[in-house]
Amino acid sequence: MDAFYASAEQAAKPSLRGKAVVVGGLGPRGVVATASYEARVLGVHSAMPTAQARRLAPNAAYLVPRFSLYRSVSEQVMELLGRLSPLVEPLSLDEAFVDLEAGGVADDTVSARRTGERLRTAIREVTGLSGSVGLAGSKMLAKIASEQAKPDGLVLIEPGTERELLAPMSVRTLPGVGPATGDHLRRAGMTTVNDLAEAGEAELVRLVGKAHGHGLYRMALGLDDRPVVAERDAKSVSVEDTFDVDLHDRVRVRAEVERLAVRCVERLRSADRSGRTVVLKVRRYDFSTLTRSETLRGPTDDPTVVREAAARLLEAVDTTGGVRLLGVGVTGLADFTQEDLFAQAADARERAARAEVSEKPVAEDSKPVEEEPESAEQLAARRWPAGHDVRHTAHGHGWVQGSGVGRVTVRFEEPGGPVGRVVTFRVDDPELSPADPLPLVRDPVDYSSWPASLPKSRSGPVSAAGGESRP
DNA sequence: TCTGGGGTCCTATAACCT
DNA sequence: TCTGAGGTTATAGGACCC
Repeated sequence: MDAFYASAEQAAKPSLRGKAVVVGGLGPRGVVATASYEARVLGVHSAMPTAQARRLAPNAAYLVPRFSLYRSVSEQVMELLGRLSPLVEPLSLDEAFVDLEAGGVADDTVSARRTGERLRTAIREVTGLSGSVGLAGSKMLAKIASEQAKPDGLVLIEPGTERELLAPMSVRTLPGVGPATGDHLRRAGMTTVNDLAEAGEAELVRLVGKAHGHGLYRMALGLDDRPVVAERDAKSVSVEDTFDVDLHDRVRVRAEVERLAVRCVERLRSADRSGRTVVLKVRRYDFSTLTRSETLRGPTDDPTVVREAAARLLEAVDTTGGVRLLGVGVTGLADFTQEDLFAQAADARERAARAEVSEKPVAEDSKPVEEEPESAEQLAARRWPAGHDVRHTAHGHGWVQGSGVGRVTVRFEEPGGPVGRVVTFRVDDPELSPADPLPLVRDPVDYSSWPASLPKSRSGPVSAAGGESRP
């Protein structure tokens, strides 16, 4: 999908169509998740600090992500993909690989192209948003093709042209080559894919390691036989928070770790999973990050067990100087839950007790958690997040344009409708209430029997509907 | 005003087992 | 009984992706 989050917001909010829209974290440490193409012209892009984006595009609309909306659109798109093939591999909410050969819908470049175009039409009619399609004989090339196809296009890589197409491209084009590997290769004098192919496998292995070097060499030759894999089980669950200002108070840090542990277990449980290894993540004031983990005797989904493990891990971490981010995760996931939670908890407590006698207690300034009294501004921002939907008893459906000084400003408009007008209310106006997002398309075309009459054939290309990439 | 939040995979090292 | 080789698991870190 093209500039997915931003496009969804533009579709949901008619007044934003054609405008610079930035979706991401809005706090002092937020980063941009997606910028609309109008904002990209101004130099705004994904992963950029929101503060920097505001300097580049002061008049853009700044919105927090609304994952429930994006998820529902994503499900519509994935449903369409599932009609093309049983082999659909989602990479994120807005991107997936589809094995058209396994679906029997494309057999040659002509039918692949036709299928891709029909898919793009279907996506537009069902979701109201544009998607781009890359068609090629492998996942790597399909992905590269989809990047080239954006926005709102389709690119097919003709069989036989792969190597000459890749040769002049930057090494950064290849999947798995990020900033670090890119720098590494550049220092070795390699900037293009052709440089990699000429360097040879042995040299690449020497430079970047066995697995990576081998894979890189094959990619450079255009070789990629990784299959499209449907339904992969998650291998870990984690939650993390970056704080607007660094945390210094140890007591507060402990309290945050407990909160995160509980949130992590909630997510774990809602996925019907349990996990055996608890991981604590700490990012310090200087952005250095460390993780500490503890493997339990068996998988658990007990909040107490995870909380206690996380707390133990924290005790071994020096947080003087301040903490920027805390995270708690669980890996080693299992589908079953440990029955004997009592023994698990008892075991944990016993270990904690052992640790206590063997260690000198750390001198602590044990002042109580000072609950920062939330300002009226913070309260308003939490109740009326920028961009979220609201309903007013008289004015109908709208969205929050902004809030401050005890007021909330709402624009009353709906997807597919005309640009609406703006009204300001008191934050505690009883006629105003939060609302769920409306569908982006009111009466979508019925695709329940799509695609009609498929040509049954073998040996066809793979396609990728491309997502967001970073500069 | 630098640098989110969710993940995956790979590597290195140490400990432990056979 | 000691030693060594080799495998597996736990742990920590880092690169990468969207």
